[in-house]
Amino acid sequence: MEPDRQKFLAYLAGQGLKSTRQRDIIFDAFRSDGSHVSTEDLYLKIRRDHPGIGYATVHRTLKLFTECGLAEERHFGDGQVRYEWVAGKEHHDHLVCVRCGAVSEFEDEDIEALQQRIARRYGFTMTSHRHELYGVCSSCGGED
Amino acid sequence: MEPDRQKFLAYLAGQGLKSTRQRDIIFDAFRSDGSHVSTEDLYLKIRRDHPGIGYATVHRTLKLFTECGLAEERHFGDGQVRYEWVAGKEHHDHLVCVRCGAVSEFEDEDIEALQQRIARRYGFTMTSHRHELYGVCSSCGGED
DNA sequence: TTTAAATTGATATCCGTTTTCACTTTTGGA
DNA sequence: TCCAAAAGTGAAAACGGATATCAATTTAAA
Repeated sequence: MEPDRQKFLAYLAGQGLKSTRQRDIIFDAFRSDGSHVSTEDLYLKIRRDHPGIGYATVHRTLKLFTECGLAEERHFGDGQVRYEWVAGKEHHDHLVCVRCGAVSEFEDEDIEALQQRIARRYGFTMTSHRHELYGVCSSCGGED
Repeated sequence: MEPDRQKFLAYLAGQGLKSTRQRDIIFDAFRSDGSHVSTEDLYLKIRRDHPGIGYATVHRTLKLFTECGLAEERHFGDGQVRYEWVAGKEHHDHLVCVRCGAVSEFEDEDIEALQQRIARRYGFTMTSHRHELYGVCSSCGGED
């Protein structure tokens, strides 16, 4: 079995939670497109093939993915939480196009190191960070 | 007259808006403590001395401060918008203590430069960015 | 002063998130 | 296999912060 699915099942078992048909379906749908989707996005996508699955279940399952570390919540400032499948991906930050909403990912070791230095300077034990660049992407005419 | 107040009055005038007693009061209250306060925070503070001023007016006035550049909105992920008085301050980013909620400010030219380089690499015309470090501050036992 | 236009404050509405609850499904033991 | 306990589900309600509404009030220019 794929390690990601295994991780999820292990988390469920460890918490005394159950494996269900709905969770399997949501797992597959989210893994196949876990690129910064909102609960609504995923719900609508799943509904096409599985009209019986409710919004609340999608919501709760995305929370589960987050709790077990397969997914992370993203807040890009439009008042909607987005979920990103992060299993098997390196840490990264985001570029968000303010016109079309496209999200790209970047990583930069130098910035990470500088962040740590700053946290240390302020006596912080850094647990996480958020770093987003907003602008106009090249296809939206970033050159104009 | 202080230049900040002048800037506000000039903005009002330019937009065909009026100067009112409430706006003056909110201006003073916010300027005297414009450190990452929510609308609720400021409303409650103002209400102590001016019980007649409503939440909606505080909300609208904070929006005005933001529009004219005296304030900026901050989103630290707790689902509440915070406003910060930025007039006369250098650009900076934030460290947020996940235990006590304290917010410190930092600035780092090297990180700014690296950001620009990344945006350029992706063909983005960067318009803004958000950079927050989350962790445990020294008074909350960041050393433990 | 007069008057048109903007403002105010209480309240209603919006909208994404989260909870509730009656019914269903899963799971492990008999 | 069957049963019972516990968790899950989905529809709908509740929630919470942000925003809009609207009648009454205030401002400011003539």
